[in-house]
Formats: sequence, C-alpha cells, structure tokens
Amino acid sequence: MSRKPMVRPGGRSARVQEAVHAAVRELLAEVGRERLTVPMVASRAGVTPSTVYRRWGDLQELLSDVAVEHLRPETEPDDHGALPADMTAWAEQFIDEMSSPAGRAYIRDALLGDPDGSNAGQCSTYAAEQIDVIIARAAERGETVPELETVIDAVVAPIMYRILFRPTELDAPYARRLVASVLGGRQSAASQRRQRLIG
Amino acid sequence: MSRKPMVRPGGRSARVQEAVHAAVRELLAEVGRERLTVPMVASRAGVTPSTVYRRWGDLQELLSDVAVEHLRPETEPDDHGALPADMTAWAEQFIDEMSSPAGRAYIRDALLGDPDGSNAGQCSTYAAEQIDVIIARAAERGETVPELETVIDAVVAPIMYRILFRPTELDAPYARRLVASVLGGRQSAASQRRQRLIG
DNA sequence: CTCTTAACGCAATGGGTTTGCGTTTATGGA
DNA sequence: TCCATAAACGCAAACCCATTGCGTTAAGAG
Repeated sequence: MSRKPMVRPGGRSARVQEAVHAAVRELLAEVGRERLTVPMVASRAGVTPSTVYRRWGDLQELLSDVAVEHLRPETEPDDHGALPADMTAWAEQFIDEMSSPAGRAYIRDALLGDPDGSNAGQCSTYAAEQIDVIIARAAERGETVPELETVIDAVVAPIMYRILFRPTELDAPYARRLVASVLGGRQSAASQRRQRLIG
Repeated sequence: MSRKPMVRPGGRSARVQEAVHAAVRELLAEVGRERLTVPMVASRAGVTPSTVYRRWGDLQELLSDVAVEHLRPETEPDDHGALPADMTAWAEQFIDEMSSPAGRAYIRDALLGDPDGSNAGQCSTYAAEQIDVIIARAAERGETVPELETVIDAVVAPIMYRILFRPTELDAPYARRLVASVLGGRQSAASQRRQRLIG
C-alpha cells in the first residue's frame, strides 16, 4: 500500500518533496508535534493538503520519513586512536542526540508511522554501521575486537531501552560503564579501575 | 496538562472506565488498530465521544492506557528450583508474549500515547518486578545472584530492542544465550566483569 | 515537438474532534 | 439522613482535518 510507487526524481516533484520536508522540520520546532497538522505543513510548503495526502498517505508516515532522514548519521564516528575511546565517544554522542526530548520524539515517530518495521530496521542499521566502522578501524590497528552483535546487545540495546522506557536513568557515566563492560577483557587493569572509578 | 487530575474511583466513573476499556479490547480484535476511532469505541461502550475525549484526551492515550493494563503480568514467574531455569523460562515467555504482532502493537501503543513517559516506565517496572522475584527466590536458596540492573541491561533490553527494531532476529535460543551470558557457570568473561563493574 | 501519464490544484463532502451548557452523581461534611 | 460542592457525563453545535472526484500542469519518452 505504499503511496510512492515510482517517485519522479526531478523538477516539480523534487521541489515539492523538499519543501514539504523543510516545512515539517520548521513546524516541528515552532509549534511542536501535538499541534502539527497536514494542512499546516502544506500551507507552509506552498502546496495543497491533497498533495501531501496523496504522496505520503497521512501525517504519521510523513513524520516517519522525516524522522528516519533526521536520524541518519551524517559523518563517520570520530577516530580517537583506540577502540575504547572511539566506542565511549560514540555512545556518549548517541545518548546526547537520542535522549533529548526532540530525539525521543524522532524515535517515536520513526516507530509510529512504520507498519512493516522497515523504518525501525533502518534506524538499527544506522547504529550498526557506525559501530561496524569503529570495530573495523580497531581491527585494522591490530586490537582485539568484540563481535558487532555483542556490542549491539551490550551497549546500543541498553541505551535505547532506557531512552524509551526509563529516560531518567540515563547519563554519560552509564554509557561508559556499558562500553567498559563489553571491552573490559581487552583493557589493562588500570584502565578497568579508571572506568569503575569514573562511573 | 494531565487529563486525569483526580479520577473518581467508584460508581459511574468506574463503570465508564471499564466499559470503554472493554470496548477498546473488543474492537481491536474485531476491526484492528487502523479502523479504530473514538466514536466507534464510545458507541460500543454506551457513552458519548465527548466523554472519551475529556477523560483520555485522544485515541492514542486511551490505547496507551489499555496497552499498559494488558502488559501487566498476572502471575509470578514459575519456580523451577534454580536461577538459570527460572530466568530462561521467564525470558522465553517474555519473548512469546511480546514479540507477536499483537504484543508489538501493544508495546508500540504504550510508548506512543505517553507524553510524560509514565506508561513506558510502568512497563519497565513490570519486567523489573518479575525479575526481582526470580532473583530474590534464588538468593533465598543460597545461589549467587546478579544485580537486577545487570539483568535488565543484559536480557530485557536486548530482547526489547530486537522486538522494536529488529523483529526478525529474535527467537528462543537467543534468549537462552542472553541468560547464559549473565549467569554464572559457563558465562563469558565479559559478563563476569559486567557483574562486578555495574552496580 | 508531441504524446502519455504521473503529479498537482481546486473544491466539495464526510466525519472525527472540540467545546459550551445543562444534568447527573460521587464525595465529604453538617 | 440531608445538603453542598464539584467532578463526570450527555447533548448538540461548530470547527476543521481527512478524503476524493475532476480538471490542469508538467515531467519523461520517443
């Protein structure tokens, strides 16, 4: 039942797509998610509501599209020269971006207008790709590295669980403990004690 | 801005609450989530739509209420006489109930119509209480037990993450691996350190 | 340039949402 | 038991979002 069987890539269609997405981003910041309506978006974008309904189906699917686009990482993870530093920095940035009210709203929107789970799967893929880069870089350096799935289970999943279900129990020290737990065996004893004291 | 400042516990209010909740459960099974509307629920419950709007605000909040009520465990976890068996059985049952399309829909509804996060927090509390019972029982037997927070991070969070973001990567053997990794015996070196580090 | 058809705008219709107002009733106190 | 207060509800009108038929525009192909 997808509303976009073959989107024309250029000309008017492209301008409408960009104008509508921009209107959603602007209005989300101005009036918030609660007051947002399709006619409001259409008016800001300079199109009629029926155009939005025909291309996106409803407000939820439009918001899901915008949310996934917003959640896509724009750059590769920073390179700090060592796996623990890379992964800790990534986890802290992940929390910064996702645990804010705006970030939680984007995650919720991505989950909401997503009947087949493809948008949610895309979000998971983004995180996996970022971590895969970090792991591959560490392996290139000769460091012993954990499995990607292990990191997802031990770092990404607990963070996302707290973002969604326990938003008050989330901070940077928690991220450092998670990273330390999954890398602990490969760290020096001094580094382990340092992590424990910091956390 | 809460729609329920002080809900009257008895009499007509209680009857309306029960009738509306029952109507939602029936209509969810009959027409599905997509076709469900507030006037439809109100008609089935024998009340006017304005009553529903005034008490719950909108359809999402009503669905969130019903979902949390549905996700509440009705019994204590089964007692198999040992911590690994108890926790494995609980994790497998958790997956059974939550990973079905209906279960995922309930979780999604609980998250989405939940502006202040209290309903989502309640869901997390339910799981924590169940695990706490299992841990307390094991401690009573004299078994060495992990911290509650450790189990939530290592078992509950990965399962929930997959339910929401990667529903195809979830099965009973995965649950057994998660439980095995967090418990003693043949646990991994990483999870041994996790028990010491997180607390 | 011409043809085809996807994409868009316009306008009317339907129905979900919201709100003012009067009535009912749960709750606490005399 | 009776009364006072205010919450909860029903009714109905008004509002506006969602939906759809139809004519027009313009992107892409030959």
